[in-house]
Amino acid sequence: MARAAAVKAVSGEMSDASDRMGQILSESARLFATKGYDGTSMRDIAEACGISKSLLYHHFTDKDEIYARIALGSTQRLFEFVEERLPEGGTPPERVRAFMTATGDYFQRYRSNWIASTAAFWSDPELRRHKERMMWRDRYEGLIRRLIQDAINSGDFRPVDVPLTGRLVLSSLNWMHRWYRPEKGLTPAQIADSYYDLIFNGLKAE
Amino acid sequence: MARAAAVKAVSGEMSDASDRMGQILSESARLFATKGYDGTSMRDIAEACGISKSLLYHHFTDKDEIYARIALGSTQRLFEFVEERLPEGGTPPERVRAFMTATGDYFQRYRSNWIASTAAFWSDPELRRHKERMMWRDRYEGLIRRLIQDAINSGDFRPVDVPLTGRLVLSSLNWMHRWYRPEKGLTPAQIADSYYDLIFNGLKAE
DNA sequence: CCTGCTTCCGACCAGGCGGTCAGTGTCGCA
DNA sequence: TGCGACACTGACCGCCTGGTCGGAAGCAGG
Repeated sequence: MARAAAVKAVSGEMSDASDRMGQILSESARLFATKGYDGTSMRDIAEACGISKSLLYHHFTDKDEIYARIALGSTQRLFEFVEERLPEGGTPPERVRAFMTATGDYFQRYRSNWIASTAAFWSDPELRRHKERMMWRDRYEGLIRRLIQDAINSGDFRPVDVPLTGRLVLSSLNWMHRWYRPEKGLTPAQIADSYYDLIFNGLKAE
Repeated sequence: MARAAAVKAVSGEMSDASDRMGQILSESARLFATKGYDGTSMRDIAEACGISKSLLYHHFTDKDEIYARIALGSTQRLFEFVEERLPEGGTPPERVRAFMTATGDYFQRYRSNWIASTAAFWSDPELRRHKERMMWRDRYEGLIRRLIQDAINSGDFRPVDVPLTGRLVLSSLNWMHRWYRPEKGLTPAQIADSYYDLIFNGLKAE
């Protein structure tokens, strides 16, 4: 069976698409990343690959398997990618830093796969139109930037990059819904408070 | 027309659902948050409300308008909610901290709306099964925790909460795809590096 | 009683969906 | 030359989707 032959082609995106499975995974990742999982039909994928829809089912059992292959491959590769970039001899902080920059690197190289596997959803209405809504988003983001700028002006914060710091703050808060479970542990406000402590005081000892 | 009468019922979730529109918005937010936008059909919404599908179209022009109302309402309310919780007389850092905890509070109170409007997509396959994939996720998250723990043990980091700090790091990286545009600015690795600087050194002056 | 408005329903529609199947062409190998 | 394995196709299926439509209840004012 063809599927066994292409175990190595977990990826997409990096593959040169010489083989069908690699091409299918690559195009699928691109489509999932731009249009979401539900927004991408098997017809879309087939068309993007220049093949018939039936052929997709020759290589994969169903749509979900294509997605699973992308998501799994992306996650696994992320781990390996990051791990092999940790400096053996470095100090612990250097290694934390390397973890972060390697993840950034990975994100850049395998952007479609990354987005497909961390957000293969956000679905059309999230990105389409809604100017009015963006106005509020912008005001919200503008607010945190202004607060940070104030804290810099007052001498309480060191002169950090304001937009980036704002994004760090919003990222920590926005991502909470992905792991937070209301049943147990701290309340969201307590978590936010802890984040503030971490960001304000930093990790550095003494 | 009924729509005009219920302009105030932007919300859902908070509304006691005495009126139809509030009920529809509330149930929709709950469904969008759990099953995603595409995964929620108009029939689902109607059934959850105990009404006919046609009635939905009496109150809203289409599915997208329901979503837009939820998302807009949620975003707008977030801004107002946070803004009115900023202490007038506080120091700038206190106000930054208040911004964050207020956002956490908001998240908790309007969880469905929040999730629906920031992630109304992640779609079924993201949460369903994929044990194997989770294994890699866990190893990846385990890795950053171990690195942080090492840095604490070595005395480079102060003794912070390891899981929470790991989540802060991953949040900053995972959320990047929502605002990063490859055309301009820093590379993702540079951004990650800047994040490291912020988190390691903190915001506190001198 | 009638009239008119609003709320509400059941039946219906075209279209797109994921998935199937019978079959065709093309290889490598005996 | 024949044959099996494989890559591949187009027509097709049942289902579910978002959305429409004609009309039925309930209630107002006259």
